[in-house]
This record gives sequence, structure tokens and C-alpha cells, in this order.
Amino acid sequence: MAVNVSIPKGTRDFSPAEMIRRKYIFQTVEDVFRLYGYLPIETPAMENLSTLTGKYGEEGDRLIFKILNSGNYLEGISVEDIQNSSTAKLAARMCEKALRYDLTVPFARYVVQNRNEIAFPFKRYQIQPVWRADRPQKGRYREFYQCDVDVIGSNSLLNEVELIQIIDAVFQQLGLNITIKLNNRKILSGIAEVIGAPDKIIDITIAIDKIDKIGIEKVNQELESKGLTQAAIEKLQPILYLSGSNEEKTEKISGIIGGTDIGQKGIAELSSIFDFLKNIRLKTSVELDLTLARGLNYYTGAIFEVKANDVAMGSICGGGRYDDLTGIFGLPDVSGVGVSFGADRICDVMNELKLFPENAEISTQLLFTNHGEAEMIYALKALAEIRRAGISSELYPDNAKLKKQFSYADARKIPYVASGGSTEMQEDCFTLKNMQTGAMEKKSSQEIIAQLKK
RNA sequence: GAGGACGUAGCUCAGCUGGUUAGAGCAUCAGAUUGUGGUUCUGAGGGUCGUGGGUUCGAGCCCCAUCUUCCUCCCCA
Repeated sequence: MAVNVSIPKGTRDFSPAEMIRRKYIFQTVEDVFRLYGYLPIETPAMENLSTLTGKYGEEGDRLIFKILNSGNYLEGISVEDIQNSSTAKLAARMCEKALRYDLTVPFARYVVQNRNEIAFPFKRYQIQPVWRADRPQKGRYREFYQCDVDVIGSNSLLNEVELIQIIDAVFQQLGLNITIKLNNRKILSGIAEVIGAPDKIIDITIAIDKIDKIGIEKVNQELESKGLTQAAIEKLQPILYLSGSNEEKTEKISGIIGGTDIGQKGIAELSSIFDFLKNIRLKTSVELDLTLARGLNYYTGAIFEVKANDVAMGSICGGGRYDDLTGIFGLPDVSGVGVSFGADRICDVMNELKLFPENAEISTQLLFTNHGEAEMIYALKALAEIRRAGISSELYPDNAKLKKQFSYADARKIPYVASGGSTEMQEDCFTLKNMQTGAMEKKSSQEIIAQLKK
């Protein structure tokens, strides 16, 4: 036997049973996207490395899978280059392509490249795998599927509201209890400005994002280590302690950062989203969470995150508004907003909660047993007839022992087995066995169709 | 990038303070039963104990290295 075969770290094979579950999620998500008027696109698995670098922050750049140039990838690189350049610089010279890290940046590139053919506002969805050179662990893979919905070319906050509706609809259909967390980058910028550290916005947001995990003490320590003054940290405290209803929180934060232009804008956006939501019946609660930061650099307005209520798992859906992502590629003043559903994590959560229907993997309804040449032709005729009636059915390919053929039906959870031997051939019928009850009855192919159509 | 745990049959695992030929359950295949599965009984196949090195008369077990998987941090879907 055996060479030791395996697949790369953080990647997975999917069995038929798993694929049925995954397809169920993809189908649900896609149906909702279509219902809201979004259209599908796909982009290549690989992009030019330069398209991707610099969009995801320092950490993100490190996690991009790079593709070594074909041919002599060392061409033009000297020993001194290797000794003196950073690995990132060398990688840029040896790798002009990379695997996509998310679907938003390739989408922005697509929009810029096809701007003349696109009718704005452009509503698209995209369900494809992405790759990250991260260290795998629970709910974290190196290859995983994102299901993105975005609308680009519209500043209206209605889009944010629509995305919240989509999130609500998807998870309601999947039967998952979730919480939608909402925040706004402008509010975070306002906070940074008020406490006199506008350049520290990223450090601040990353630190306060951790408040649930590591507690206020450690957050303050981290802020200090990032070079924030004691006075600034002091000013930040009431914001970290904020509690109450969304309105109460909005009011309090408004009192603190309402003086800044950017802060005021952020609050206005947030309030108008909440105003919209009052008129819509949602099953899920939307919660203002000022500690929600999200690391991706390109967000400028609303930011979303969805967590499953009953399972410990990272976010299963996230996104936000990006005002200038296309600007980087030469198409300024086009704002977009979108969210991404993490299909793999959703699948993990649903598995843990046993939310998948038990008999989802039943595909074949009827198996014909095989008794030899003449009987095979006899069965084949009926098989074609039954398939024309839309009943998924198959004929066992080998004249094996019946025990084996029935075991196969059993293993495949096929509910009915039809046998046609010499006796049945004379009467122009089959013996149909109900595998659950064990009952057997002689039936013509038409009667079989009638029975299984029920 | 930092830290921790695991690795024995296709799968889940047992294997005593180091001691003959490494076990069990499930799965697979065959038979009991030559046109009827899921229950039962009998039998069979399947292992360089993750890999490499070391200690020892002797290593699945101890030591070192390495790889993998899982988990935590960082970050994220």
C-alpha cells in the first residue's frame, strides 16, 4: 500500500455528505442574494500581487499566498539583493501573482476595469474560495469560501439597511440565532480625534476591540504601550464603559465626540440606519457595539459583524462601507458597501448545533438490482421510463450477489429497490421493496412511478 | 510570528515501572443463507507504532530533532 498521501495544511476534502450540507448553505445564501436583486460575478483565483498588497494592513500582507514566477524566478536577483532586501521586497520581485485574500478587493479591481459596462449602482454577489497563509485552528482554514454581497456606486444608507435585511433573512432561513453588531469607523475616528491622537486610530480600535477578551486593564496597558498619553487613555474610559440601548449609547457618545466633524457624521449615519430599521421587521437584534473595530484598512463608514449566539466561534459574517477602494485603482469617488458570509464557519456552527436535516444526503430514490444480461436490458427500459418521470434512480452495474446489492442500497440509504428476474419478466413487472418497512409488492413500472411520485 | 497538546490497522482508541510474535471495537471482504439489506454467528485480510537519530542486552513506551494535526495568542470568514 501506501505512499503517504495528504493535502496541504489548512485545506480540506469534502465528502458527498459534507458537500450536500455545504451546497445547502450556498443555495440558501444565493437565493436570498437573488431575491434582493444582486447578480453573480466571478474573478480569477489569482490576482497580480500588486493588486492585493497594501489593502489589508501589515498583518494581512503577510498572510497573502504568493505564487512563484514560472521559469527562472531568481532572474536578476543578486546575492546582495538576498542579503540586503526585506523578504517582502524579494517576494515582490519573484512573485508577480498571488492567490486572492478576499473578494472585496478583486471586486473593486473588477469595477474599475469594467466601469464602462457597469450600470451603477452595481449590485453583485460572489461566492468563491479565498486563501490565507494563516495558522489553522478552530474555525480557521487556509482555504475557505466567502459569500460576498456588495453594492457599489451609491452613498445611500439604504444599502446598509438592505444588507442588514439580507443578513437577517439568510440566518433566519438557516435557523441560526445570531447577533448583528454595528459600528462606524467615523465614530472611531471621532474618538481618536477627541482624545488627541488621530494618528493612532488603528491602534486604538484594535485595542478596544479586545475589551471583551482581555478586559479593560489589559486594553489600557496595550494603549499605553502604543504610545498613548495617560490623559488620552483617561478620556477614552467612558467610551469603553458605554452601555444601555442603542439610542442611549448614541446619545452618550454624541455628547463626547459630537464636537468633531467626523464624529458627528458618524453619529448621523448610525442614527439614520437605526431609524430605517425601526420600520422594518427583523428577527435579529442589531446592536451598537463601539468596541467593534475590524482590522481591514479600507473601511470608512459602517462596519458590521455577525456572531452566532449559541456557539463559540469567530465572526461568521462581516463587512462594511469603503469609500475609496476603487480610488486606489484609479476610479475615485465611488463608494461601496458589502458583507461577506463565511460559509465554512457557518457550516461548522450548524454542525455543532445539529441544524442540518438528517436525510439531506438521500439522492437516489430507487435502485434496480442486477440479475444478468437479459434482466439488465429489461431493467434498463424501465429505468429510462422512471427517470423520464423525474425520479432519480439507478441500476446496480454488476451481476453481484443480491446480498451485496441490497447492502449497497442500505448503505446509500436508497428507500426503494426494484428487482426484475425471470419471474417478473414473464409478468411484465418488478418486485418493489420498501427498504424501511421491508414490504415487497409486485408492480409495473407505471405503478412504481405512481408510488414514488407521492 | 509566540506558546501548548497529540500522532499505534481505513476510523475511534487500548497497550502496565522499557521485556516473547503489538491488541479491541467499528468498517471491509468471505461464509452460515445459490432471488432479498439493516439483527445474529464464524472466519479472513489489513501495522516499517508519523519520520530521522540516540540511550539500552532489549524501545510503541525514555531522550533529541523534525513533520503533521488540534488548541491558545496575534489577526480574521
